[in-house]
Amino acid sequence: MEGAVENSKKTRILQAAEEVFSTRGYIEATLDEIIKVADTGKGTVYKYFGNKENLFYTLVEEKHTKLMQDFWQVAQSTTDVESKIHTYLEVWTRFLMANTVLWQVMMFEMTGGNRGFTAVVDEKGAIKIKAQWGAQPTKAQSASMERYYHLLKAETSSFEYIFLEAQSKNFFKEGIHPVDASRNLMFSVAMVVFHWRGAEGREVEDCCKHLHEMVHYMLYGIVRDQKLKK
Amino acid sequence: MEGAVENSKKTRILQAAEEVFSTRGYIEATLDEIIKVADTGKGTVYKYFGNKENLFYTLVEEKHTKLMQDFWQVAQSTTDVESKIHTYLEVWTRFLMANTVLWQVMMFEMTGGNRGFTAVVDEKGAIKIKAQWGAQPTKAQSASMERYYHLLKAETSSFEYIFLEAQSKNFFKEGIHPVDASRNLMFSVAMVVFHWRGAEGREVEDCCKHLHEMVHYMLYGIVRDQKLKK
Amino acid sequence: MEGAVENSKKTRILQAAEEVFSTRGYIEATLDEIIKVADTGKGTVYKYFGNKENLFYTLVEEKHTKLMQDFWQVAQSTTDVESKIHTYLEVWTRFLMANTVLWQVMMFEMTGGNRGFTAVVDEKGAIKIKAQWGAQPTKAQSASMERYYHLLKAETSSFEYIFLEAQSKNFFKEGIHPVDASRNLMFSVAMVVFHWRGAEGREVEDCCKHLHEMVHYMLYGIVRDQKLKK
Amino acid sequence: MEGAVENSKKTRILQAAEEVFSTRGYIEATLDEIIKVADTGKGTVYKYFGNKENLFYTLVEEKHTKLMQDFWQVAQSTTDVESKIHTYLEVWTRFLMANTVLWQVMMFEMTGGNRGFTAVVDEKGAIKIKAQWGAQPTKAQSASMERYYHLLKAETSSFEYIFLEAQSKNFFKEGIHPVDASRNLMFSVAMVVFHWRGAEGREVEDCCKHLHEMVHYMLYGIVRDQKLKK
DNA sequence: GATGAATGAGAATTCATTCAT
DNA sequence: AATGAATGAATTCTCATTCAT
Repeated sequence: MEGAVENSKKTRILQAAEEVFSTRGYIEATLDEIIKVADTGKGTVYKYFGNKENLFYTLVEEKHTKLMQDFWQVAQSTTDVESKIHTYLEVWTRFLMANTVLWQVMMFEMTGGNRGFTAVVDEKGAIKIKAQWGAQPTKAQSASMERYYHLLKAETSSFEYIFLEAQSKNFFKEGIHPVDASRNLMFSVAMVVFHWRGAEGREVEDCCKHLHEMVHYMLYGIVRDQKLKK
Repeated sequence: MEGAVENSKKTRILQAAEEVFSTRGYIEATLDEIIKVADTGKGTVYKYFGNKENLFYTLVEEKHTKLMQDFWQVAQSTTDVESKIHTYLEVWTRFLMANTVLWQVMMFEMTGGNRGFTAVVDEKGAIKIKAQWGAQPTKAQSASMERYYHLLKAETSSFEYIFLEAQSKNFFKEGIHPVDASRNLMFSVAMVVFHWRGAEGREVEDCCKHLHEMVHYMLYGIVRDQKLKK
Repeated sequence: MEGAVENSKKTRILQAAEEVFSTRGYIEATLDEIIKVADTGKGTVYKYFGNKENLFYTLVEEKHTKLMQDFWQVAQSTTDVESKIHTYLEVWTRFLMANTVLWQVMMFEMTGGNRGFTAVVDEKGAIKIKAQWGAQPTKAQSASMERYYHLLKAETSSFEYIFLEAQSKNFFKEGIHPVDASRNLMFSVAMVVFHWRGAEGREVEDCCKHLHEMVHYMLYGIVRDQKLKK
Repeated sequence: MEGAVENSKKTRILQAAEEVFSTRGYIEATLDEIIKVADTGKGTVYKYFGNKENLFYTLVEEKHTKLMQDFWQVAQSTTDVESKIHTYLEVWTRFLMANTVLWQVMMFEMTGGNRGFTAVVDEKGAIKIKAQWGAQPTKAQSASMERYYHLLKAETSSFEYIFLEAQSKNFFKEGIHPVDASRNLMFSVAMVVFHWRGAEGREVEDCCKHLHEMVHYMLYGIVRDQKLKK
């Protein structure tokens, strides 16, 4: 019974956080608004989530987990490679359309990209945060940012998997680097989605259609007279 | 002499602003730090720039103006279309490498993208700011955000110009929408640059080389067996 | 218990505000001093009162409410008209002696009187703020100023009520305009009180005695040989 | 020549100061606006007037001097006492209508009335500033405030002179204190003028007519059945 | 366990005054 | 003599976090 109550509190806070972070972004969102929407007390939020940043992370992680399930389902399906790519990116597109602000915030604010911090991957694949200029991040900052990089890395990794499969099936031209190409494609799609609404205010289905075209042209090129590279 | 002194104060503030905004992003940057770096008084900043937002805008606009000169020079050069596209995107890439944080901030923080605001272009081409959810932006917010959209629009417009020229020369496949395609390509490049450093910490020349490859594949596709669409 | 504690914080702030506003006036009063006197934090003030202006208004309104109770009690008493006028103005006098600075501030600073703003009463009795010269007040300024005019209007209205009653009993000479006359009398008394202390530093009882005489002479004139007007 | 130039600068600054102080009040007026209107430099203002407060005082004193000339002319004229009183108060009324904000500011802001300071007149007639509560004014504050009290005292003194003359001619009832009565009358008129525009937006001539009536009733009373006091 | 009153460090902005030219 | 660029103390307001009940 108690557990249920706690749980429902936690859920209510998470829902409220989604609403408010998606409306205001991370920095402009205030705990005051979140607890008002959640109809709870400030102490409760701190009890369950520790601080504002961790509340945001918990929210993002939850959505990330669902997204990853969808991603792996596509990656492991048995359809042909081209369909897989399209399906995968459609999942990605729909997800970003539904979570535009949340993922923008994650990719730009929380990863410290716009604070001059950078993630470097060491030889063991571990992620470390370094400052490009100025003071090095504190341990706490590093730890916080690393979490978001791990999420992004997981998201791109499952797409890499598809590209590696495609490569092994000789689907790509000579010289294509599947890790780079897959990541570039995902980021490109993300950026287009982020600016899609902004640009024209069109709807989800339109956006998907648009993205499918874009992906098609990324696969097959936009130039009429195809030639061999170099 | 006087001119030089005045100028040097203004310039010093602008340089300090670049340093601090590039280290902290817009919101986390404080006037206190900027004046400390510029070794000046707070009043001086307000005399020259009016407020924090305008200081940021002035900084961005200055860089934008130089960028646009480079852009138009490429757009109006007489080389073949493919070289133009590559050159243009190399200019774009180098610019973003040098101004990563500033342009991230402009594209996400200042345009309100991560606060649920959106720009819609009306029939006359005028830019209006609308809220996707929640309260509409105030007049002052709108006016501020419109300025940044105008810069971005100018930046994409000169690339559109190249794509329209390419289309008229039958360079593209049937069905390519040059406005969408050019914008998508610019945004894709931007996103890859934004996450380039973050991902691996490689250097400018590497990034350019990487981007040229990426652009090539976007033009000619990554798939081995080219087929006609549909 | 909780209620008492809450209450005591709010009350302490209000008391501190009264002390500081009465010592410094509105503009020269600082939140820093108020919180120091109240021995509280800045956030507490803003939680309860929203901003400085609203803190002042709350303070004034509280005193106004008590004053109005006293006023209506006098206005509705059954004594003869002349006593009523004296009693009413004595209440007014004692109130102003106790709240000199607060009511000066309200009548001159907060109503914008010394910034060239003016209240005009439209045909429906609604109060609108207009600039006599220069820029019109902003909506926020107007709204703020209107509140104080409403208080003043309420204060003069109950005196008008007495004067209308007096007129209906034929107490006044032909040609007396009860609304003007009552308001003039109240304002005259206010001005004399405002400069009473300043002029001589005498005490409340002296002031009351002085005012009663003044009121007597305003009713019956100071000229020895009474004649009919014109 | 030089003198002429200086002088014209001084005059221009004073005119600008009148315009700005009358539009914004003392505190909201800024030197920046004044020098812009005067089309001069900030240093010039400080050279001639030393500081903002002294600029205000100089302006007020200049107007005061002219007013005093008009006052003494009336006081020393040979018409009957009643006309003198009316003429005197008409001069006062017209002056206040023309200088509403300036005199409000002087009477309320600059005399420190709304900062809890008070002027006491010692046995020798000298004016001293005392705090009613809180810290005593600094020497500089005292000196500054005393100047304004002297102006006000001079303004009421010439009216006292008329009242003393009237008393000596047996114009007033027994028991009238000419100093109090004259001062009360002047302050009453001032207060009515200050709130005249605010109340109804009527014009100068209306206001004069209204004031004459009010003065008449103050002399002869508003009560129909005149009786002897007590 | 849940609450929300209280806090105060920190941020943007203003403006009278100074002083080198 | 005249200027106006430079200053920084002072002010209002915000909001994440704490902790007593």
